[in-house]
Amino acid sequence: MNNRIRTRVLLVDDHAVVRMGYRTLMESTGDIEVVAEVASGEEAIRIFAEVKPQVTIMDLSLPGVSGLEAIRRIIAKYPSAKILAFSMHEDLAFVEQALQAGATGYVTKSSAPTILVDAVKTIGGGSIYLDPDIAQKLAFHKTRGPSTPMSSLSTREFEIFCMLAEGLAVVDIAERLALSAKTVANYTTQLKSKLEVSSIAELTRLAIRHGLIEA
Amino acid sequence: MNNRIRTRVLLVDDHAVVRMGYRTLMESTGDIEVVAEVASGEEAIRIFAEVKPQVTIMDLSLPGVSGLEAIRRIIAKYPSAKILAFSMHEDLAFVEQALQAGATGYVTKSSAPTILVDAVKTIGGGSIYLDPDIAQKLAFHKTRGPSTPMSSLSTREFEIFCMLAEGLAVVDIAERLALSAKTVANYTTQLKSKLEVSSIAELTRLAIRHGLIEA
DNA sequence: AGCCCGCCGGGAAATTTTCCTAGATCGCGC
DNA sequence: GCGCGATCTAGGAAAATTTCCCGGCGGGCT
Repeated sequence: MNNRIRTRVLLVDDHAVVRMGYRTLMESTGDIEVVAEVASGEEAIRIFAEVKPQVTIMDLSLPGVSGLEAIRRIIAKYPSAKILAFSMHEDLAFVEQALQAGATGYVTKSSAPTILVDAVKTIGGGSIYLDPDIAQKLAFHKTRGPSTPMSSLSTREFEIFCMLAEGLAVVDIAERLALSAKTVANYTTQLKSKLEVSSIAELTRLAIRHGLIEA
Repeated sequence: MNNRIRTRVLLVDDHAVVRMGYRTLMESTGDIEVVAEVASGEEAIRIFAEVKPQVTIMDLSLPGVSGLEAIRRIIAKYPSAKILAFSMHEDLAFVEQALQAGATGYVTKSSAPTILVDAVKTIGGGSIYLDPDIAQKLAFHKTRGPSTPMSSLSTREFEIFCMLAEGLAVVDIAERLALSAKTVANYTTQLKSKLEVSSIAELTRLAIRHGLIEA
């Protein structure tokens, strides 16, 4: 062990095995200390306020309050919080949404362990870190990519898009987001138009093709 | 360390962090030894032949050759292989598919660490292990429900099911099949009921999961 | 300030879904 | 042959949803 000050990290992921893997990885470096780990967005928001970690590692697919929403809430209260978005998908739509929400980094679960450690250190230092593969895709996309119809979606649109594709009814979505069912219904129509699909089934397949949800 | 013979395990998962978590977990028990870990179905098949592990922990969602396919191939060559299917989803269709493919156990990534260890030990001992939650669901379905919800569909139902999942509107389907729109609408309601879904999005995902249509 | 854009939702018409009912047909066993 | 059940078909009517159109509100940008 050493007596240097280590980076204090909060770990948010609903899978115990993943948390364990991350913890082992982080602590094997000696420079990083996992000071807390939680399994949901709600807990993340609460515990963040308690432990004030230097870096928060946030899984994006969480039950209940989504990871994206948790990032937004934390950033709203602590704008200087450093949050590393950590996701299964390499889909750019997610990357864009995460950065938009205030994440200061993005890595995938497929990334090499060294990448994950680097990311935490870089972010702890105040910089932004993107998985190299992702960064390249993003750069390519920004310059020449035929922007997928999905990157034009606003925060709300994207959120509702995912829920619709998962099979939630309009009223359920409205309740979860504390909106009027009318509003969600209107968004639904707007989404079909923006995404150029004419049915919910097509919308669902689009979401699956882009890795936003699983089949 | 001890000199007892430990259960030799092969780990298959495409996420390095998950593998690390699993390895840490397994080795902390002292009874289990991870002799190899690989990231794809192809490697799993090759390495299995080399190391002949007592137990293989197989993630079901792998790039390339799916976990299910890998299980089938391994079992085809080594019918007595013990394979623990390890997946994110609790969907029964997956459980059934995995067991059908020859898996001798099924746990989810959300399971408690103790469950995961138990599963490996039980399987190593020659028994079958199912995550308790899953086992209960499965038992319920076996006794009450049709084994696979889709096998109970009639010809017409199945036909309309596929078209709906592809994104066709009720009126389009009616026209293609030279039926009244009313009839197709009624079938749609009936399908949702038979397949136990409440939205077209879920119905679509069901069709994709079962390989009826492409995403 | 003025403007644009995203967000939120009401009104009302159009459309779809749902539930109930019922005739036609077909295969199957007695 | 004859009844029986399952399937296919579809209408009526009520219920629910979708769609289009509209307006207000707030935040950012010029």
